[in-house]
Amino acid sequence: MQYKKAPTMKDVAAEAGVALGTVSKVVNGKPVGEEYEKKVREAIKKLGYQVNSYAQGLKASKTYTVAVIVPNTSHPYYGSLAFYLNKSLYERNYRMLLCCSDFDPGREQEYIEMARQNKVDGIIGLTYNPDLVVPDEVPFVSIDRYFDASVPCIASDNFLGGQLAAEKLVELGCSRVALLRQGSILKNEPNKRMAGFENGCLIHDIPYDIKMVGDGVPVSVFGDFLMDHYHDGKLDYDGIFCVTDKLVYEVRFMLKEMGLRVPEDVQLIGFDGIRHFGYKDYVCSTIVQPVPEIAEMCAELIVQESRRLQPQLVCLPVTYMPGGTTKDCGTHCHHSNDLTFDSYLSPEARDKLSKMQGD
Amino acid sequence: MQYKKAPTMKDVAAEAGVALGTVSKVVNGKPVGEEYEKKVREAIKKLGYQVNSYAQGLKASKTYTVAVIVPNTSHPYYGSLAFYLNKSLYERNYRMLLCCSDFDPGREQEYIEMARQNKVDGIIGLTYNPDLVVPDEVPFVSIDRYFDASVPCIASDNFLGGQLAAEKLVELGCSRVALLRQGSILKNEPNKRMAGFENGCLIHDIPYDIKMVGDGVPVSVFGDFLMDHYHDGKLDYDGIFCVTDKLVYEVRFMLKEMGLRVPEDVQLIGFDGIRHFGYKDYVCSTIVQPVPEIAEMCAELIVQESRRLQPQLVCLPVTYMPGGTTKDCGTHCHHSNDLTFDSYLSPEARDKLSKMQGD
DNA sequence: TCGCAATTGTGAATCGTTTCATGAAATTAG
DNA sequence: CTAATTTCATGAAACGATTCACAATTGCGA
Repeated sequence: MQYKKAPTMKDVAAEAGVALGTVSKVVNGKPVGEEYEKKVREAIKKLGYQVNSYAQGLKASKTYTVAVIVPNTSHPYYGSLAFYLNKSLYERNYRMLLCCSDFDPGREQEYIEMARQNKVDGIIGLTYNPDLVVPDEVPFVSIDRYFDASVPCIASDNFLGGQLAAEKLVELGCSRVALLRQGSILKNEPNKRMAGFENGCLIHDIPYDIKMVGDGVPVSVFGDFLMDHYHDGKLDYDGIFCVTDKLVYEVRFMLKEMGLRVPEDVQLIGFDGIRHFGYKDYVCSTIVQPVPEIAEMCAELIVQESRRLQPQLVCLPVTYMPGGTTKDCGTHCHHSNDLTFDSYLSPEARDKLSKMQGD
Repeated sequence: MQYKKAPTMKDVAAEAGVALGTVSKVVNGKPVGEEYEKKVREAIKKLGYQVNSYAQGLKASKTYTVAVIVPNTSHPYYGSLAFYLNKSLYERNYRMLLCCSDFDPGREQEYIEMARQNKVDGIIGLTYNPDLVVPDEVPFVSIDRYFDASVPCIASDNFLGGQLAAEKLVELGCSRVALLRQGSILKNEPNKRMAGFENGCLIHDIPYDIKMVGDGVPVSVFGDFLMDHYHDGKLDYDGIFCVTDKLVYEVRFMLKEMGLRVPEDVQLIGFDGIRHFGYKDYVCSTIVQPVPEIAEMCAELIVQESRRLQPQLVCLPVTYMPGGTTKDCGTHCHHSNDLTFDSYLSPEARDKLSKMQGD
């Protein structure tokens, strides 16, 4: 045997010359005679005793463990989500099982089964599998995707974020804008960025185009789209909202190859709030998702003893951050809470909006 | 009770009208009479039975769980490490407890205690705490940092990576180079990048300078350093090796502010192999760390039943990747295995090298 | 000094699984 | 047809911590 066996409570009890129950009380901070406590503490230190979470978990059917399902922590949005979830759970004295699905629907489901076997106290999942079966015996909180009223969903305020992007482009002097979207076909929260953007454009009565493609489609289609709107060295758009920062990055390259300058000729706004190396400096002008707050909310919903908080959908406020792809670099950010949403709604915007919501 | 209690083996046994042991055998794929197996499987399906890993873990004192300690998954290197470790462990049927220390030495130690309580089968740690106490009752594998002969350490071949960077800069026509380093004071593996770089410069008999600062020092000191070597619109160096991609990113901005072009005036090579959004396109010309291979090696060492593999230090080969910060953009990569290390050693390099190693 | 109440340590039972000694049934050999 | 042998379901014991009914001790008043 290379690694020696860990001592148990029984060993401690024997060493200290007290009963099992007494050791248990000391370990759990319950009142115990002074002498006894001292003897037990000494025995614990001498043997290097540590409680066995597995025995605890079995007895109490409470494991202080939460499974977190995200696609791939190599991507900075998911990586940062994982980090802040870990932090929020750690602060509540919970451990975190990391489950990277790598966008594989089967693995998302497998991880849920695994989590059930592991008797986790909850599951937090950012998932894509359209047929995902969420367990009914364990609290589940979904990020960025709404299932039904029984499953709380936490997300950024994607609608307002989209609107904010439109408003900003207008404020920056754009006169014709476009939205580029590459993403899941699934009806998930980030899709609302489109509706929000559209609403913003309607409010300000500015012409806009939308180019959307599914997830598997290569980004080069956006290059084709841009070329279609490129005449005599000029692009039809002077402002583009890309629904992810990643897309901004790709589009910037395309524009460069077309001989267009960013932000002089075309201004770009992204979404996510990715930072270089996770520390500072945004990759581009962007709508920043409140990742730490999303994580806090998820952790709190899972951990709560009462099960009293059962929101259906929580949209957390986003922030516009000027980066290098708009002309306002160096100015201040703009918080979505500062938008006075209702007053902005023009009658025709309201009309269009209600049609969209009925859809 | 909001969430219903999960059925146990006993329930399945009762439902199927067989003994407990029979259910256990079926669940664990041990031979059992045909009829019995059928009855049990039906009962399992009917009740939606799932084994309780906590009861298993208690009985077998084997939990199929590994704790992974990294500083912060928001940073793409650690995020990608976490992803590939998760993948390698998943393929071996192990679960992964994520422990982000956020560079807090205390938390690194706390997480090790937590892992012991959780009776993990092993710990994989990328740690910085100089006084870290690694447990002797559980397999521990260290990434990027050597403790002693009893703790396996997995890392990139940092020495050869540094040398490769020097060689590349020479090959790219540089005549005077510098190394910039911001990093842990700790004697860890990445520090060998310096020695490797120095060796490369000595081999090719090219003048070089080294500017190194500790971890807390602001990067602006590199700006000061560069300014000190900036005369009449010209920099003393036409090639700089930054020991991390992050540093390349910062230095590139500084050079831009000084009116210098990259790669025309100064060529930069980084280290890590960070990709934008985790998918493709390197941030800069760089020495790529073999993250998937590091993860595989760690997982294999932890999981092995035999405990026969007990390497002290494993250095995995790195690859040079041209990005946008050198003049060879678009050419092929260069694998460190292709370096014929020994034949390169000039007598004076060998001399200098032996002095360094004696240090 | 006796008796009752309050306090506090004790250890058996329990959680859900695995293992293994037991014995019943089936098979084969004689 | 019996005896020897193999096969295989059975269920009690064990893993380590928690709980709780119980016992032992102490304190206090009469």
